[in-house]
Amino acid sequence: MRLTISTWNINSVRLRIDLVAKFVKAVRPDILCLQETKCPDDRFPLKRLRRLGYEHAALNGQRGYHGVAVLSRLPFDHVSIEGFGGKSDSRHVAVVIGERAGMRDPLTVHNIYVPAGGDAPDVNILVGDLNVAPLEHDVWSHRQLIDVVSHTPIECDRLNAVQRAGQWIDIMRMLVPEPTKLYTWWSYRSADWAAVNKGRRLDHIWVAPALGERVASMAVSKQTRGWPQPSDHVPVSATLEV
DNA sequence: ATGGTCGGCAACCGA
Repeated sequence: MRLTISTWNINSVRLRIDLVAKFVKAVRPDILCLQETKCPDDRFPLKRLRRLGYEHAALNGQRGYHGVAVLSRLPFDHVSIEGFGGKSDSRHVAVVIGERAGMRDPLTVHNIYVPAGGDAPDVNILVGDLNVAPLEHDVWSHRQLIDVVSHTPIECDRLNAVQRAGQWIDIMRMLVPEPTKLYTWWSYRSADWAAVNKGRRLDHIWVAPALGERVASMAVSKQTRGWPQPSDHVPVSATLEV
């Protein structure tokens, strides 16, 4: 079974629902993980997503800020939500795709918006906007961003430590190793973002060790940054043989 | 060295 998972910090799902539609028609992910939906659950555009083929939704939204959602063509066995740092911010939602979807082995997908403070056992995939670009070539200038939040040594060291502790495989860097530059975010404050290309790799897809050899492909949908009224983040997608 | 731009929601906060 081929499974495509996409992650995208959409920066308001209601404002950019047409861009979501355009993206899913092109990439056709089975599972779409969104961050910064900025949308209470009772106002989430579920009908539109259902028409696009996503009948299943796991929402953790709030008014005004943050918010994550998993949209899926496949049913969930289980949905869970964790809080981080003792706050009620909507920054995490996890789903299990298993028996009900006809999966041989259940797959847990964690959709996260912020650094995860630690690793959790029995998880398979971790995706989302972690807001850290941990490697030298995850930013346009390692030297100029060394004091800028998202690329400071303490952030990079700790994110790399979480990755090592959980033996997570960073599939973007598995398939596109350093020193190739790899970005998923370009600031709104740069007028000519493509030409200037001062990007950062803030969005990630990590898989558990056993899934490393199941990864068939990975893609960064950079073109969405050039669409009208874009998110400042672009989608990252991975296809797994599960 | 500094300011530059967004979105939500109604004066700034968060990014």
